[in-house]
Amino acid sequence: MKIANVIVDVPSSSINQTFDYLVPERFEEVIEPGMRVLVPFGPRKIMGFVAGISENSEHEKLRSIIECLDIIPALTKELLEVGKWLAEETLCLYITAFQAMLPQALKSKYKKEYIRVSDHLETELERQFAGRDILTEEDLGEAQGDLAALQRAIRRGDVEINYIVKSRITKKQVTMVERVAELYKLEEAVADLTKQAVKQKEMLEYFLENDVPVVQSDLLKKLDTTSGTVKTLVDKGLLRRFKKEVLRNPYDDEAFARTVPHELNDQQKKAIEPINSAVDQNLHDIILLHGITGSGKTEVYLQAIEKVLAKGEEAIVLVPEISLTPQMVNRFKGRFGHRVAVMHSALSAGEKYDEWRKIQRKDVQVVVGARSAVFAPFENLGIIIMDEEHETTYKQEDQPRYHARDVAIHRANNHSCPVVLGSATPTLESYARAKKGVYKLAELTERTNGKPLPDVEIVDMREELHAGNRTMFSRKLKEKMDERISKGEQIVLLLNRRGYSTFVMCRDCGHVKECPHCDIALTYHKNSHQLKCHYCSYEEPMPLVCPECDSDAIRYFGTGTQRVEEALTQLMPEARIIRMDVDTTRKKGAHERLLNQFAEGGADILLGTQMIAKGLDFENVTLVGVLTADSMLHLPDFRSSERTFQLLTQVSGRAGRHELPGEVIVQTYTPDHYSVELASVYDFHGFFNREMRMRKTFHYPPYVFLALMTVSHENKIVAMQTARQIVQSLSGAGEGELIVLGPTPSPVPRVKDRYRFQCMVKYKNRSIARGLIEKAIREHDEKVKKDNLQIKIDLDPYNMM
DNA sequence: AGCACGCCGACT
DNA sequence: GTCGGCGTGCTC
Repeated sequence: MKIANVIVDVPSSSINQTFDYLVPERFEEVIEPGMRVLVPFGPRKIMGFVAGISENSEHEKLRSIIECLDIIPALTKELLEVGKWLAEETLCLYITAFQAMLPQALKSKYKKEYIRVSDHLETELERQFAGRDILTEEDLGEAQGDLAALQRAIRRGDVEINYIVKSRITKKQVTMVERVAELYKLEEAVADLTKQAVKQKEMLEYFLENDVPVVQSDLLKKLDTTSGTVKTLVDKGLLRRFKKEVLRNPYDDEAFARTVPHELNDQQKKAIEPINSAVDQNLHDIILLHGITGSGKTEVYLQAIEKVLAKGEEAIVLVPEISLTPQMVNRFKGRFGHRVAVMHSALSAGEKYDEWRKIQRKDVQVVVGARSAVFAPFENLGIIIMDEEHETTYKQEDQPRYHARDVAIHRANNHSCPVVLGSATPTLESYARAKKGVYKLAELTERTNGKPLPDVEIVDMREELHAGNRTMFSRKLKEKMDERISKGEQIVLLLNRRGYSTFVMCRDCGHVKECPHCDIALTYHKNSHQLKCHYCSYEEPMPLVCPECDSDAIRYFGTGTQRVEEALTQLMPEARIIRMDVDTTRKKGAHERLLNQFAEGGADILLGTQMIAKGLDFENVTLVGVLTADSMLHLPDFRSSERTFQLLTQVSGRAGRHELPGEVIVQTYTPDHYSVELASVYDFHGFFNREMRMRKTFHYPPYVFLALMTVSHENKIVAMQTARQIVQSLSGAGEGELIVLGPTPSPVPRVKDRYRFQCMVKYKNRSIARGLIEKAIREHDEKVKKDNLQIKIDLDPYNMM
């Protein structure tokens, strides 16, 4: 008898192990590790993943698998291993790791229904059932009072519970039309039709010429008619309608003009060499491709992938979500056409599932996608490429807290294939590894168009203030903008919003509106005229008077894009502005629409947040303005200089990519900060050396690894004391392996009415530290389970909040 | 997690 | 006495 070792869908640390189940005879031939199965668990029915198959079990009375939910295992053998590794690496549950690797649509939904088995129920219940034999949870509604009667009936055995597991998969179907009658019947019918029945005649003629099933909507469009025509002919027994399942294709492959490989320049040829040789020899090399903006990194990727495909292997291309723009997708679809699947968050759950299915069915060999595409179920990986390697969106902020780069490297090792990390501004971690020879370094220092990088001018905003300019636009920037508009050229304005928010303050008493559940100022949203909390989504209307002093001088502060837009309109009424931020791009396709509008010259100025700094390429943009270069420099984050440098470098590359020369104006209150200064002269190496000294002095990555531990509880004292105990047991452990800092209140000390304390752990040996940390939190398992205490571990954190 | 079981106070 | 509250422990 076969026994399946199953990881069940119960996210709890006490369930974080395999459970053994008998495999019924009818599944013995089918069952494979990686499959999703339905199993009994206590009184319930739940989903689980088969993690392994064995011949015997330590447990005596095993229950049987109810159902196999997959024909092809959802997780390949390799991904099953990746999942286990991921769980251990990030200290998350196995089930959490497995779920994260699959499209949302494969997650199960659980429902209950109540079945009457007795003719005699209490009158209350009898009314609930109202003659039906089955009561769903929705039927029960808000009538909570009767839950007790239901429970009694269940105990007595008059009512039984049925646990239902539902799949979220929705298959898309299309209506097809085909001929059913003999061809001569169709000809007869055409002859018999009256003169008025033009449309019927046309349709029959169509089928006489094209005797294949056709998608109804296409047919109707082609013949310019309605489904009534089809219906009539179906009723006459000439045609037939049927449903066919289709895989959604969010991208119309035909719409992409095919592109051919460009001849690489000498630098590109040199850069692709280590990649190609790793591909040829199946080496697990990690190549850091450091190339300035416009140096042709993408073409290098494309040609490397071409080589991989020629070998019959597959490729994963990771790009940050925000640069997954149509421009980027075009390049891959244009080169590889239908061999490419695209995965990003704007797709519906169904569309994502279908793209995933294309990979699983080997319909495609290339996937271009955001973070989670690193789990694409390819089995013959030949290369993994990560573009804009420094982007923080590669780190998942909730469990499992993985970094796509680490997963990429692990998977590439499994497949013995190379990883290419590309960036104009690599992370210090990666560049340091490249310098040490752990990674191979390839550099592109020239732009493919031969044009120099745009000149960057730093404007000291303190001087503007002294000169009496209180607006957020320096005189220099205003002058340059006027000039561009008169010439009909375009401008990109970046508002570096991180570190700012539009909070509400009373001008009389200084009272700031805060969230009642979190220690953070509420954010003002203009379109809904509401104050919202970004941590717990609490909402309230904007007050008319100050709740503290009744003054009506309550205003919102901060530099939101909306405010900038208003100020800009006042300053330059003639300028046409497109604003891009979370508010204007929330709707599906809005992002694309706004960018197209700008590209077609529909506006003079594109104003936006970080999202406009990436990968955009507009011919007519000759001026880039950064309104507040240093706004994140003062955040409590050791990476703030690095982030500032990266952002400034990225955005500067947006200007003058084509014939017209570009120019960049950077406004700042700290013009002599090295990250601003060195970004303005594109001195990556200078910045790297400077910042590395800083990191060494203060013991930060890449000299050490970090772990951020956050303890939270509704009682402040409990939270603090537990944090203290953890710090104590960690400091004592491991013979100086760990440096433990804290505990301190988190930057946001209270969220959702829970007090939060954090401590930082620095270490050099990952696996030793992981073990010690795990051991230290295990000591508090009891409190976590019984007292609603939370301990959150973020290994290699990117977000200190 | 989610469910049953079991031990305690409050009330028809 | 019975009902329903919640604390405790288990799920192959």
